[in-house]
Amino acid sequence: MRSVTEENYLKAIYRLMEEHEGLVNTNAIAEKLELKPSTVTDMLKKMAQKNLVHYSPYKGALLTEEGRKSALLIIRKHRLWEVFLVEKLQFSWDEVHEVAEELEHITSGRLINRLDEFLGFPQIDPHGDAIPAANGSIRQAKQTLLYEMAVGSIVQVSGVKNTDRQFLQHLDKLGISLGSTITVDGIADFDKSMEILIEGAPEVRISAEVASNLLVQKMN
Amino acid sequence: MRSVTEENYLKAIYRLMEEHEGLVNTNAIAEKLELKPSTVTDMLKKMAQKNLVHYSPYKGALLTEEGRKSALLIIRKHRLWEVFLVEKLQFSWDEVHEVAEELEHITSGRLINRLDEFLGFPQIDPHGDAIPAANGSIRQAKQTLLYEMAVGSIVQVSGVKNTDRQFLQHLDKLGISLGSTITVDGIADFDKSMEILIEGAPEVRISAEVASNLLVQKMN
DNA sequence: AAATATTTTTAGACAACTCTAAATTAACTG
DNA sequence: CAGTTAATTTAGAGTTGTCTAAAAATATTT
Repeated sequence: MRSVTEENYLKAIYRLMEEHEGLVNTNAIAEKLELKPSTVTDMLKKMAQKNLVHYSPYKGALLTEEGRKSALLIIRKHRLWEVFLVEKLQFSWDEVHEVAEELEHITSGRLINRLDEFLGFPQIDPHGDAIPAANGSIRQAKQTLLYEMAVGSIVQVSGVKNTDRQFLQHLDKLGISLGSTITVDGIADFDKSMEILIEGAPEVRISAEVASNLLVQKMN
Repeated sequence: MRSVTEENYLKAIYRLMEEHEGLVNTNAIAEKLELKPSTVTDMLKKMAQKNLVHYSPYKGALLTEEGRKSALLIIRKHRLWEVFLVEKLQFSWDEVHEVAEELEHITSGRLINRLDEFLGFPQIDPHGDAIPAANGSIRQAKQTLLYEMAVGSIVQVSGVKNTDRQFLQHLDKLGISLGSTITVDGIADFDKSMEILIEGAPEVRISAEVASNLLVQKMN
């Protein structure tokens, strides 16, 4: 049985592997988990012994196949619980993360599969992230940052890169949610802020900061 | 924040206080939690310092008012999750306990109150036990053991004293569930086994063992 | 390439929770 | 009530996961 601690390491390493190619370094893990690097070194050695990570001292770590499977299962649980919280318990998308951080460590496999069924086998969580299947497969739709889009583009919001409460609440205030259709009407040379139209509502201006945290898909 | 360990001690002590009046002894706690008595002694000292229990060495322990409140909150969570598992995820009543043992430690107060609402503010869990209210109040309906009833009594099953998987599955096999109406048709002098009628089904015989683990309410 | 800076690891320690073995206190028994 | 038994506590130790401070390895800069 994996400890909650191990599960958190697995998840962190998985996320870091997604972010950049190649080995994940000790400091990055330490930062993500808010731990000291020396603590992480210790843990990596233990996890290497358990065959959860490949670890080369001074170089970095990678998940083994077993580690990757475990990480995906945790992410599956996390995202399914988020869907539950939003759809069934009326939580808003900025409130679910912390609670799901706890729920994801509940071990029962039966529970999570029944929950999946109860929710109607959702494909994405409230932030637009794909939910891994029970067998560990995950379909990653290619997404672009709104920031990369040219004037005139029409896109659909498919996810957020940042899930901090503050950012999500800001999106709510702007009237942007998952699935919103956005037309890019202008980009300021000065600060790259964007004038956008959100489904016929009055035009608003968003900062480059916002645009570079919004994942979108081009509409045909 | 209370640790999972502390929460388990609180719950165990609460249960033991319900079972017999007066001080709860170290050995009883150790047995319930499957720990060694020396471990329990250590923990009781720590919990006394945190004002969760009153503890007199060599005598025993009692919950403080604060400890009692915490214990009731944990029990509230446990029972609400059990209802969720049975009503929404189609678990059977013998499967829910272990999973609820994990879920009861999820901290979010918001979560549990919304879950309560989602479930329609249930009053009892799948084993007939009362669910404490958010403010910590618990209404304990007076219940009797079927074992105590005389021939000719007509009663309604209101709970089980034992929630082990084996016992619950045996009840399923006998056709006994929460709310079943039972008529006591005979009691054998030899072994106190009972002949009973369950809602018009053919008469069955149950052992004293079964009868002394079934909580019932007399019908008028 | 040598010097400096950064990253990572090692060494030693601590808190929480558990154990075994031995000592102590309380309870029972003849 | 003295002796024995049972319950409880104390003492010392182990595991997991964390830390700080110092040492070692790697990377960067001039």
